[in-house]
Amino acid sequence: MLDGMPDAVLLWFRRDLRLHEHPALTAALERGGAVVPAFCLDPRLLSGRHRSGSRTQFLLESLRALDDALRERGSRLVVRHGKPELELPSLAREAGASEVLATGDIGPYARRRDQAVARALAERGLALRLHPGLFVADDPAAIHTSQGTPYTVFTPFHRAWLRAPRRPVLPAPSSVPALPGGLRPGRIPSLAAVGLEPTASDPAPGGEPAGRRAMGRFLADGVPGYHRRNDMLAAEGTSRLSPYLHFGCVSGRELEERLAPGEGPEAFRRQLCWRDFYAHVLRHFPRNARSEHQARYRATMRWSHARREFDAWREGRTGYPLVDAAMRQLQREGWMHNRARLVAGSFLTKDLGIDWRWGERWFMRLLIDGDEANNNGNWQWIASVGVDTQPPYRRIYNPALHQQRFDPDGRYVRRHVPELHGVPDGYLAEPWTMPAHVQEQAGCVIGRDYPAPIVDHLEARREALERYAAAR
DNA sequence: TTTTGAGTTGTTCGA
DNA sequence: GTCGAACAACTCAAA
Repeated sequence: MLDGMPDAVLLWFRRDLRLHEHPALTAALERGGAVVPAFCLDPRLLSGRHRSGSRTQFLLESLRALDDALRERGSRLVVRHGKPELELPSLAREAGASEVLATGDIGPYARRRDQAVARALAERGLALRLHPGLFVADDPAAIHTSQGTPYTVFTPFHRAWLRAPRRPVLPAPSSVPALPGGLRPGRIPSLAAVGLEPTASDPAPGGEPAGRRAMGRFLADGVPGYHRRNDMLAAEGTSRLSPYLHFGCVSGRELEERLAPGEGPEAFRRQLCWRDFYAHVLRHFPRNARSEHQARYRATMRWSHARREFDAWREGRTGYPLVDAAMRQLQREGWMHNRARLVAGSFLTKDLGIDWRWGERWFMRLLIDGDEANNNGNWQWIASVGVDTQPPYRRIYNPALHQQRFDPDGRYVRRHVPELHGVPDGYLAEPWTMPAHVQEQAGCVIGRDYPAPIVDHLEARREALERYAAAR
């Protein structure tokens, strides 16, 4: 290093693909030297059990947008393909960087990976420094009870979270000083080039600009009535920001900061807290990624592994219109309404008795917002094996009832299950109750145009309660 | 240490 | 169609 000249630093992007409200970026710039922004395509994430065509598509679009934004500021995103613990030390050496800065993550794989990278860097006398940035609270894992233990119930966590420290919302930099001479940027590959195919036919576009547009729209039009509409299935009453939050195109912290007072904003702030809560839970109970949080169900619960029923669920052929609409929305959009996720999850784990891990994995394959902590937390919750204090009978959802309550005019169901288009409203939640002549008239004969229900809900409910009682 | 209050999002049955 | 009761007791967090 030339004396007086500050070193370069490497800024390792992962799922913080933005320039606004980015503490690690700000810290890198404050060093005063060159900043080398880098992303490493990790083959273990592209081909492992959490691989996903649509989510990777969104990731690649977000990387292109990040590269564009960096170019406008006189820099480039350096992209490498390989194991981070090999790529980052070599990148750091090429850049002459003295440290690597990144945004800290909480999942078991992310933490193992970061430890491996930190070790590899340490061998060269370099340090990995982690900054906050993924969550609303500075460090959701640091929130603890008066006993110093982690929370396992949402409401007390929520109370503590509201009081937890927040970082200031940082502006995006107007320029990012590049390394003189630069570094070979590398190419952002196509989806096909990384061996994946898109799974959604109508996905949300990735990137920070798209995310900020969605955030702006939601803050202006969506938040005020959020508490009244977020449960309705057909209305665009939810934020739809989950993919942008997952990849950090939008900052949860900034989103919170921009909430006005009022019932709608408070209801949405509470939803943001769930992200931090499930991060908190997975950080403190990493084994939850694979096994039930509640020990009493861990070895004793008898899960079904019935392939045919699982396939009917995946493909939206259960004969329950709401469940089928939900599963087809997932296929089409790479996204599912939160209420629908619960109904679909309840149906798989309770009505079909199928292992929640199967549902969890299928969701991770298709969801653009697929997030290890949130997805796992919600699947365990609806399967009644996770951090939830309510007994199983409170978590068995009647799909027909939910349809009547949250999609009363059938717009959501008809949008995603076209063969039910002509079914009269009164029969839409339970189309198998249509008399034969109504079926003909509607152009929807049960068993020919639309499947008969694969299970009887009341009977399935009884059996589910027996399974849970037997496991205890 | 013991006690107390509370727990995201319900469903079914029978009057 | 609408209403209240029963479901089955348990664990967590904080005073």
